[in-house]
Amino acid sequence: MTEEHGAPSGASEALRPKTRMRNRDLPAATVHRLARYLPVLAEFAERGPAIVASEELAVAAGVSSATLRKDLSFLGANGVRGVGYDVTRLRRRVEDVLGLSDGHRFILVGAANLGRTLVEASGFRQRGFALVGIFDDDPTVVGQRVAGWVVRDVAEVPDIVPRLAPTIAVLALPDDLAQAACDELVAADVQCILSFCGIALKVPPAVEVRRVDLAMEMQLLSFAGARPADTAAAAVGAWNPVAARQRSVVSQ
Amino acid sequence: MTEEHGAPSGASEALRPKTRMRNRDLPAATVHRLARYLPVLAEFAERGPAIVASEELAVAAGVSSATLRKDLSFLGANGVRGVGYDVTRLRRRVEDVLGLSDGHRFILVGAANLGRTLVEASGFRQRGFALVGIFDDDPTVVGQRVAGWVVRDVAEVPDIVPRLAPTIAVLALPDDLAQAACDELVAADVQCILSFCGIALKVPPAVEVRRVDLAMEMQLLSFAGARPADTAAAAVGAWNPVAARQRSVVSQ
DNA sequence: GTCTGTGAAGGGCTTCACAGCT
DNA sequence: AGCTGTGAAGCCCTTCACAGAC
Repeated sequence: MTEEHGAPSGASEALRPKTRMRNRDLPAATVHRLARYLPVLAEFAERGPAIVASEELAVAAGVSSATLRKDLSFLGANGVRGVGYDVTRLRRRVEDVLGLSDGHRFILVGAANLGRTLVEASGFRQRGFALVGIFDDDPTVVGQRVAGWVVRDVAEVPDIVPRLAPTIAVLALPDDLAQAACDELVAADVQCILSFCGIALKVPPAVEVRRVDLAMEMQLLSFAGARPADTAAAAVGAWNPVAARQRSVVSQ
Repeated sequence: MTEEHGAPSGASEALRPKTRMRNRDLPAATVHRLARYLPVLAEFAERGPAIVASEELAVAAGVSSATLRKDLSFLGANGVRGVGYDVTRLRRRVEDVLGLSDGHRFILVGAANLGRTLVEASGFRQRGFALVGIFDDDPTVVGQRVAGWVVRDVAEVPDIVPRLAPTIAVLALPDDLAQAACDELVAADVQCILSFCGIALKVPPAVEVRRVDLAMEMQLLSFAGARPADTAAAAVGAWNPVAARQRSVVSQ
């Protein structure tokens, strides 16, 4: 959201007052968009020409070409003036910057419907994220096999997680259990948490949390839907292939 | 952002150049946060005192009190100087502004695991969103009963959706089917779409799209995790209850 | 001529700090 | 004295427009 920021945040969102995103010196908004460029680059790598202009990439990603060029310029010179960008080279560069080159190990905490579906359906593996363990609080779920892993009890987090050494934890527990589990994860030295809870988790400053709140997304849409018909935009009429006005959770 | 920060992510994200969010004159960033204040207000309404100060609300929501006060000031005077905010009154006001007071009808397009889980597990109903129909592209799923509804074929969208008159569609189809279904929804006059696809949907300017891309969220975390240990933040050490640095999809 | 890379301009959002009400 | 509401300052980011490389 985005996050968004921008999308936003957004998804881009509120709380880190001004620190950017701590790596190098990339604007947070740029980091968000870099992640959005990746699937577009993958698409071009498969079907498109080897060299592509900023305008084409920008349209496909739904941003302006000026924004895209400036984003990429933060990573150094990646294109050739008068020509364009080498798709595969650029793709590698973006993956590098986002820290995706080394692969990532993650655990799932909360193996009920939501958590189970998330890890099974979201193409994590195909994007280089390896599931290395599953935990749950519910005794009827603990011991079951999910996505190839035996579900362990959350109480075992302190013993097991340090050995698994995941860089990311996906947290999909009910709201009232989330903070306690989060504390365990933090104590076990997990640095990044992707949370699907409805509450804001309290964490030390060194831990990065991203929250995906689906009901909140609906509420934001609700606001857009309640708008007064926006005659100006409607007058523009037909089809805008630039896909203006899309947001990422965290913004579309 | 998400997010948004944005992107939000959030979101708060990229594409609408400067139009704000079209309703009244609220900054997009403020709308995002208003949605985040709601669960906090609900919590206070149940357990807290009837009157609460901006600082308390801000800490619970993970923003600065100045930001919260300015956000609320966009809605007019909602508090009492020297005293604080009336929780239930404020809550109603925020729900009003977000267009949540009337209730919303939504349809699900894509009834495979992900879509099914989303509508069942995300507390939509308890937040005032009523599911009024389900569609899918897969012949083996069409005709099945999901969440109390018989799944209809996506081809029937043009016939059925106008009668259902949903304000929102939740789109959880595979990427390669998403754009076609999206076009049908737009033709059927759906104004708001919550998309779980990996691609950016092309829509006319009058249609609002929010995208939740779970793998992208992981990638953003990956960037945060790759940071150079951030000694400054680590030195701060212990526990920051202000929960600094959380993001919403779109940003946490 | 084409398209990238980038200083500069402009705008939106956050933060500050305080005036004003209770 | 306490806390809200808000101008003003400052920051970050997007957009513009063009210089520079091919």
